Amino acid sequence: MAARRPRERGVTVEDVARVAGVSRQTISNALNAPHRLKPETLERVSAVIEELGYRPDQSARSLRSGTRRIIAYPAPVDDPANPNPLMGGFLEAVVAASGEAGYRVLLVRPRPGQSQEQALDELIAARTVDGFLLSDVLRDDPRLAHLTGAGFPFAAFGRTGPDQPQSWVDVDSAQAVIDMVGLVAARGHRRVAFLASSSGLPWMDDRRDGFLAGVRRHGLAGQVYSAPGDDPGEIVKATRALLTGRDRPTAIVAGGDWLALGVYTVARAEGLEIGTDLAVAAFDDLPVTAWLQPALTTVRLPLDRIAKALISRLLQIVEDGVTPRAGLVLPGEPVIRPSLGPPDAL
Amino acid sequence: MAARRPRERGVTVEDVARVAGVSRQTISNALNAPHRLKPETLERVSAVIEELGYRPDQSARSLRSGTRRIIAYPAPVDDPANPNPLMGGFLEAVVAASGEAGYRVLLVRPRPGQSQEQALDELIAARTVDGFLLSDVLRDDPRLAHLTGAGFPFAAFGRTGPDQPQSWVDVDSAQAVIDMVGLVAARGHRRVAFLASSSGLPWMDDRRDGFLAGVRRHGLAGQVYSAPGDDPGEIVKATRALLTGRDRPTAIVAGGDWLALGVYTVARAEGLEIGTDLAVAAFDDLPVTAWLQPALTTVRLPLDRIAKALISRLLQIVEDGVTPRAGLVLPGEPVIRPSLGPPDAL
DNA sequence: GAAGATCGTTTGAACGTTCATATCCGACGC
DNA sequence: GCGTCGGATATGAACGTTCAAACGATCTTC
Repeated sequence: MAARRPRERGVTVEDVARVAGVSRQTISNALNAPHRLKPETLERVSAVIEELGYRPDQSARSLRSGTRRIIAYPAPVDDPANPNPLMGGFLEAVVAASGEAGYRVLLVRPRPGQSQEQALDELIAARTVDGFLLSDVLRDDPRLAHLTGAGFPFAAFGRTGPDQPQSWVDVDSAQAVIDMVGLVAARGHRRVAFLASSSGLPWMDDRRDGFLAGVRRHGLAGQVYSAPGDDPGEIVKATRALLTGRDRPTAIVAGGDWLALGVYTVARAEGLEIGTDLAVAAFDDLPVTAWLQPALTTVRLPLDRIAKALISRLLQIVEDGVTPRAGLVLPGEPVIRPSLGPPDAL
Repeated sequence: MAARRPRERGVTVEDVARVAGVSRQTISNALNAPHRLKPETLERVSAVIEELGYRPDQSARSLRSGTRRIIAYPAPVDDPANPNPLMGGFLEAVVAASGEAGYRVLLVRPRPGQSQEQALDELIAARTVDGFLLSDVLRDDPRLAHLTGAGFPFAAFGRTGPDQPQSWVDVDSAQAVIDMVGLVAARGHRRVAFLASSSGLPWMDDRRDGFLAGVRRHGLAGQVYSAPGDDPGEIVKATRALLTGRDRPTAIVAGGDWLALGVYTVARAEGLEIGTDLAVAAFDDLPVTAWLQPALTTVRLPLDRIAKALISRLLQIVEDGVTPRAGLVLPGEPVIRPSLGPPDAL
């Protein structure tokens, strides 16, 4: 085993100060409070900084200032049977949004045998991060309670409890589905079904509630079917029951694009033509659906806006100590495609 | 704007030392070199550490010791038209593997207007991370040259150049495709085609080369078709040309599951039954393919093993200064499913 | 023209840890 | 009984930065 190679020493503030002929603190100010410097000094110092390629040592800066410029994102455990659409697009958006604010994203997950809360505590106690960004927030999510108890900054994609910081952002799933049901009703459909998967997930519940509100408002006959799980077999089974029973619905609103894949599969097997025999709408706008024929009507999550809002709220807590007074609800973006059928379908 | 809230002071090494009735260094040793303590001291100290919930401040530790316990992973830019299968599974595996080694993963990406190399330099200069984990490595990837030039530790999923550290891990794509062609040949197929997408990507080239080697070895008639891009329209167009031309192949090896989706789409439109009229094999084992009927034969990437090997190699460089003498090639795992047809197909 | 206010810059200290070295203490050899 | 060794613990210094306060110079004010 070779020896650990010698510690490479980088450019320090002293080096820059010496070359620029000013003091340490002036260098520090040039970076952190440039308005305090005389313009000509700033220019000279900046040139030297640039020339030497100086960047403040992140550890030293953190140690002294108490700010880490790092946000932790507990990665949701990705079930291969139900790939989380967020994992791709949302994470991207979060990294981009925090990058623009000068923060970086630390991806964390509990070690084997460690609870979620313990993992959070470890990061808090070691003062590794400034705050947490949570997604896939459940009702009464223990992580929220834990962070609230610890008084540690966080922002959540998904609603928090009434006695918790309202630093959340969520999509108005219910309204989006209500609107979708409206479009379905406008196309003359009377018997409509909602296809859900493993319930208990707040967003699925919201979407289902939106459906129920929608059918009530439009006076439609609406039924809810739930697949017991997320894998294709179970979804197909539930969908088949839905499409082969008595009073087959003429339109299906799926709780997610993943479920819509099941509808396409069963419809094809049953000889039903989507867009004419059966209107289909879903939620999420997963990239895979680009393959579906006819193209799937769905609701796109404004992931960029969500990420920006979350980061903005989190940093307001971290940097200014200001906790938002209310959550932020963003609209889903309906994407109308042929699966819904033409406006004058029936 | 409310005032920044008062700096919360955590438990420090001094606090623990006072309570345990020993010195600072003994606490430090209890965590970093427990063998140096008398067993009874260790036990007593550990109890106090536990009781007070002490964790060394990460910044202070890093500043003094020079090790950050953070690995940077430049997130590949995810093209929605071609969702990167790695983004999900690979990232997960990387986080898990580095977590077990006591490291965390920092997700980075260039700020707008910043080059990839500049983003790396920033992290190096600010001493934010101990090393880099790269994926989606291109031939002559500028990041490799840059890190090699800087002498900074990295490990790469994908081969590096001959004059660069051999700290890479890769999948033996060529061999996996050769084997797949062998299976196809064993089923009696003589006219076989390879479906590729936008070339220039090393893994796609490897897979194509494997195909060519396979058809040569088995004396088959093999042709290569390339879709100009990765979006469904282009893939479908290329696939249709392939399946409607003269001397239609009886088997298709796709360079990726994403491309196989096109084959299924076109085959259905053309009335070809997959598994009987047409054998199909692909690569990647994406979760979506669980929906395909008949199930898709493919090659699974051993993401867990890859991630473990990469982390292990990277940490050997970081911690011991040992650079691997040669790259590591791992086999792909063939997953035989009905799309290939029965063993005695033709 | 002296006292104060303002601006730009410098200085000493502190953040919390680990490194390098020193000290203590009992065991051992002769 | 004295020196030596070695294991266990303690002490001073250092990592590189920013904070808090001080400083000197210039500008106001009456």
